Amino acid sequence: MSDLLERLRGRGWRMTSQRRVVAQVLDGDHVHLTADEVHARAALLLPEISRATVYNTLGELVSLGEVIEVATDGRARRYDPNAHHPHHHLVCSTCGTVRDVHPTRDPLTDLPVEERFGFTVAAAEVTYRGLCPSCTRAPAQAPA
Amino acid sequence: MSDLLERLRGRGWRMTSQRRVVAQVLDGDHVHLTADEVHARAALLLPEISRATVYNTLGELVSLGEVIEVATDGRARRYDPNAHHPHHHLVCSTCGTVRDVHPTRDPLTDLPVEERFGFTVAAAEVTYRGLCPSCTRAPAQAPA
DNA sequence: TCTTGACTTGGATTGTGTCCATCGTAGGAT
DNA sequence: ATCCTACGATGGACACAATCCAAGTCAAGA
Ligand SMILES: [Mn+2]
Ligand SMILES: [Mn+2]
Ligand SMILES: [Zn+2]
Ligand SMILES: [Zn+2]
Repeated sequence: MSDLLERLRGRGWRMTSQRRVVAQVLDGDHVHLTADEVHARAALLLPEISRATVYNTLGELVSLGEVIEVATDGRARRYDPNAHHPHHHLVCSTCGTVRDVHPTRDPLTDLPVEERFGFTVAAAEVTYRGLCPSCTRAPAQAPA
Repeated sequence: MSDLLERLRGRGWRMTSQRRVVAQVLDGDHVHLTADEVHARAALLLPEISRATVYNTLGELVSLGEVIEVATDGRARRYDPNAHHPHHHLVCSTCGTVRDVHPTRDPLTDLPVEERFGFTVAAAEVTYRGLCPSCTRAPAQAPA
């Protein structure tokens, strides 16, 4: 994923230590961190990085399409660097853990025109809800 | 929907004017109000009702399964009394308008066992995103 | 009518995210 | 190598949704 840094440079990004560190934290797919989690991990590498910069950088990555914002009811938004492989999410109702899943069918094809009400429909996201293995056994546990 | 009041009485609810008014505001399906919108409309009927009571009552209705909470990223949660007819949502990315939609297929059937990772999957919600007719014409408009 | 615990209230508090004035610096120009 | 400057970083104030709490109120059974 270090080609992310290349792509960003190509887009005219000024390469700062803060941005490098945020990109590094998001490295490795299948991660779904909140902004504060990103900030905490980034601060291990660059202690004085500010919350505002993490928010700024995440927002920029989102509008560049490099990161996906995942809204999980009530809780803080999660940021998903796995933006180049379309997928959906399976969320544990108890602890909030998020997993990537790949249904066999695109729900967009199942929304008939007469159910679109004149909207220009751009995308469909599916959120599967349930209990993760450990919360199935022992309800009300700490997040993974 | 006034049988809602019956059902609640049956569940041992103390019937207060505040709860009656909140139920009345949620009457009529196909409504997706925020807690503050519910509060505003309730206050027309019962001027001194407090925000805290609206939140309490909505929360109780949600855990009784009489109302569905719809999370719309960034903005305030919306409360949906159409809880007895399964459906999904079409959200305008610009103004936040929400419409009920009924896809022809349940996405749960399209998540194979090997994509469930040991979760006990209970439900699937689809959020279709796009632009409503008026935002398609004139971007950045006031909510409906 | 009396009693009591469930309910309501407003204000304080928390959690998440945005805004902004100021300072610092990456990277092109020389 | 040094200089310039526009872009980026900073932290503290701010905004907003939602929750918490201690004190007062009242629905409904006895
Ligand atoms: Mn993901
Ligand atoms: Mn609905
Ligand atoms: Zn769990
Ligand atoms: Zn719209």
